[in-house]
Amino acid sequence: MKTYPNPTIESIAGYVGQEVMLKGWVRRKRSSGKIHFVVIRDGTGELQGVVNKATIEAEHFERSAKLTQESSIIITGVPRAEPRASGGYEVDVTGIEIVQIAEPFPIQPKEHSTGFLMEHRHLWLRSRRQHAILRIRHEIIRACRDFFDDRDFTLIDTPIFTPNACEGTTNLFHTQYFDQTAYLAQSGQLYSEASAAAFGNVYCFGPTFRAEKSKTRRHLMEFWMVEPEMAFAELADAMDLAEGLLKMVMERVLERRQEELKTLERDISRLEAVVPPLPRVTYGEAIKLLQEKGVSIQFGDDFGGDDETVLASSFDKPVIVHRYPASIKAFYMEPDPETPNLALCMDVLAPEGYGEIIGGGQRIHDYDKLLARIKEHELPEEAFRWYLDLRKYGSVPHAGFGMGIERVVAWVCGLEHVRETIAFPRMLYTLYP
RNA sequence: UCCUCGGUAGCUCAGCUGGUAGAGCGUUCGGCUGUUAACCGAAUGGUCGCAGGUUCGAGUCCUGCCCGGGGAGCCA
Repeated sequence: MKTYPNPTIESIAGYVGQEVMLKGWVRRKRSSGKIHFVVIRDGTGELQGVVNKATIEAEHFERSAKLTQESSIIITGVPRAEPRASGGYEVDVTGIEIVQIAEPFPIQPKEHSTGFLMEHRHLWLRSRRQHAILRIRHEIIRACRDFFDDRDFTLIDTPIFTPNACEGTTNLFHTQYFDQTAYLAQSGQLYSEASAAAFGNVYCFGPTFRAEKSKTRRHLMEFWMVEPEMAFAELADAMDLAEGLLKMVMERVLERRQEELKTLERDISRLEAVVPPLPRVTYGEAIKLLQEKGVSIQFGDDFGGDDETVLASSFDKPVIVHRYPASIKAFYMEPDPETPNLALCMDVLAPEGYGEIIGGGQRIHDYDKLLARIKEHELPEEAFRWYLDLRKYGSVPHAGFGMGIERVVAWVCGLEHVRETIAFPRMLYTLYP
């Protein structure tokens, strides 16, 4: 039996004039009687195949007449440059093997409601747009891993089942863990702090879970975070690291995912503007800026979604806001030695209304100070015994942050909602598919 | 949890002051040798979200519930 090269559609340009084999699915089919146009996709791209009755065996021509949307096929054919084709290439089909004739596909090339598409998420993934988004997501994740790996950060994965909550349990998913209750992790940070004392610079990358009843374009119940933590580091180091990470992510996507950005009709210039240095403003300056713009907000208030949007739209790149009042931040934030009611923390707000994509800062490394905070917040001291231990044995200033992957993907892709940034989003009350 | 909009054919929707169900797309069949969400002709298609009420009569009006979209709050 004759064998053929089996290139991906993405790489078809290198096979012009050579008979090749392509394995994939029928995107759609058009017919003009004695000539069929079959668009095939293989996961890397799509290509129009021309099935001509005059030049192909009758049996194969009849097979192509039977093809339905999403039928799986293996074809042989000869690629050639074709200015009339959308990708610039076409393949003259010489043979068709049908793997399966698909039943009528629920998703048509037309408008569908969000509810219908979410119900068919497992099939929706095949669409050009979802394909582009998820490939960009992959590129972003790869950039994050490369960024930390290149800098010799050690990957230390943190647990999903945790024995107790950082603060309260109302926003956490809980489950039975034999004879005790376990909570699904809402962050790997506390464990990363332990890892940092063992390995220096570390990061974790995994899913996190929050049972908040948030039904907004920025929230998912299950989302992924990359969380670096550095020993012997302070707030400024965390800000520098965040800036470097965003730079790398943006460079990689612009370099390797041009096609996908084009599919999404993303305004590239908004992404190209993301070049360090990023603007850095204190919380106090941010409040003043909002007040000047007519927002009624006072020192001590946390930012609402609209406030973040107003603030971020004052800059053409992400803005780093640092030194929030300690009262509106987590218990473990190191106080600013110059103004102790401020915390040495920072948030990075993405432009164009995408909101907080990074949150982090310097952690309290003094035992007594941390214990006092745990008591102030009325947290169960016993549960934090191991965390307090870290402040007893060679405690050092340390800092880090968490970056929410879905919000970054939504921003880079210019999406209206984070539900499209992950293959199978877990949304409020919706667990299918 | 609150506010708001919606649920009618596989999908997207129309359906007037209450009178018994419509279109486009899809699918199937036929036609067409360059189609781009092809086009032309024919056929196919319904527990009007669920339950109760008003009425001679309810997709339409009323009540309750369920589900979904958008927003708010919540959100280290």
